[in-house]
Amino acid sequence: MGIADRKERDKEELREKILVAAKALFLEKGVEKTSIRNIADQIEYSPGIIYHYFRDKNEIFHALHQGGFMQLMEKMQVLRSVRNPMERLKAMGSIYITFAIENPDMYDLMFIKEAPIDHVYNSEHDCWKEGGGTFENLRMTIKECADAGHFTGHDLEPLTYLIWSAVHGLVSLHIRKRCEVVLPERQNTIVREGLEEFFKILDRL
Amino acid sequence: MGIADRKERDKEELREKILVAAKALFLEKGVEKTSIRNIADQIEYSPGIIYHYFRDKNEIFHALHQGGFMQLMEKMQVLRSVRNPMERLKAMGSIYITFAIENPDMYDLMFIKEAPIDHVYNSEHDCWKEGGGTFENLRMTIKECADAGHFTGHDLEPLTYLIWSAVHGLVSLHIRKRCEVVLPERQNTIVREGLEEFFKILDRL
DNA sequence: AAAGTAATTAAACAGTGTTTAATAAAGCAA
DNA sequence: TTGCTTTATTAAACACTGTTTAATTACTTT
Repeated sequence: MGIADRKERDKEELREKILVAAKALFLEKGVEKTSIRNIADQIEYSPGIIYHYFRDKNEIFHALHQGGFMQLMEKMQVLRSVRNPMERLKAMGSIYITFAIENPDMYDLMFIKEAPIDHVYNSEHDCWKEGGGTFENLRMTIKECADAGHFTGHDLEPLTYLIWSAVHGLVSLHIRKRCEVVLPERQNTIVREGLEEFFKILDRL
Repeated sequence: MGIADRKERDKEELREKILVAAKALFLEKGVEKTSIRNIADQIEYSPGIIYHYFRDKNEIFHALHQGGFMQLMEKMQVLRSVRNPMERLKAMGSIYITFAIENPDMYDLMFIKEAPIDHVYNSEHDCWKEGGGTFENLRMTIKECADAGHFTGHDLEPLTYLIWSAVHGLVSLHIRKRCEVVLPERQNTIVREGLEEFFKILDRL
């Protein structure tokens, strides 16, 4: 059925247009301030049409959130060439932070905002598989570090969570503008400097 | 002028009523889903009156956010009896996390939400003095630790930021429901367990 | 060409934060 | 007490929001 195929393609095309428009607006004004009508204006369709392609606003931004994880996992690919697990762990942190600083709004959507995860949590019942994938990578790397003699005396599961927390904390405080409390002359570099201190600590474990 | 005084008191009274109603609703439904009309209904006044006491919705929740810091600083008072700076540092983390877990919505407002801090940032130009105070406490304690021989080879300002980040990360990932990635049987305790791992690390620095 | 199906829209609903002009209440001077 | 001024309060409107409905247009199949 060639016609059905073409219709499918057309439908996919408009879905993609909505996503592109939504992403552009969202990176410009943020999720909250991007309205369905804004998106509809951008693609020159009526607002109602969006509900034929997405159940609600949440689903749109959940789709973008998935794209963000693609992007992050892409950047993590270079780690495959790093044999030393401790070096790999540090490089993961570095890539993670670079991604967050370069794409603060996307990071916000992926790891800070509450909206899209609630959606995942309610509709599909596999708990946030995008996040689960990246966490599994971290878990494996840390396991390798432990096998290589690091992290003795530590419980690996909460340690993994702590390491993620530390890096997430560094960037999320910055993104949500809680950095004004640090010395003014260091505010611009505090995230990277904090990561450096973290590396010094990891090197001793 | 007794009359002016009484009027001032009356005015303060309604302001307080608004705040109490706003806090109750906010703890029940969250900031976003608490509307000006909800608050007005609760206090049995018209919505418009609120704008005679607060410039906008942000200012209401900024006032509550201040109350949260009072509460947190109150809990921190027990630290004054802890002489050993390293013990005090760890106790700070423990209190911080307990506060966050017991008052997740308040913590959210204080350290995760973007709204009220933007308000502070724009209107009054002293950068988030509530947060600044607690950070200063942390900075001083860490300085004391350094003077006692800990944290050699570390730059204290970014280290302070890192330590705050680690603890903030632990609780904020939990509050924003990114914990489903950890092993299911440990999700309920992962924050405290993560803190335990952090303590093990601190003990070696 | 007629019928049926899918895509698209206009309009409405119930809600939001905020501003406006009008009203009610209170205090003050004569 | 009267009139005047100031303050507190409200009703109504404005310009939005996400979402649903029924109606309309476009397209495919018979």
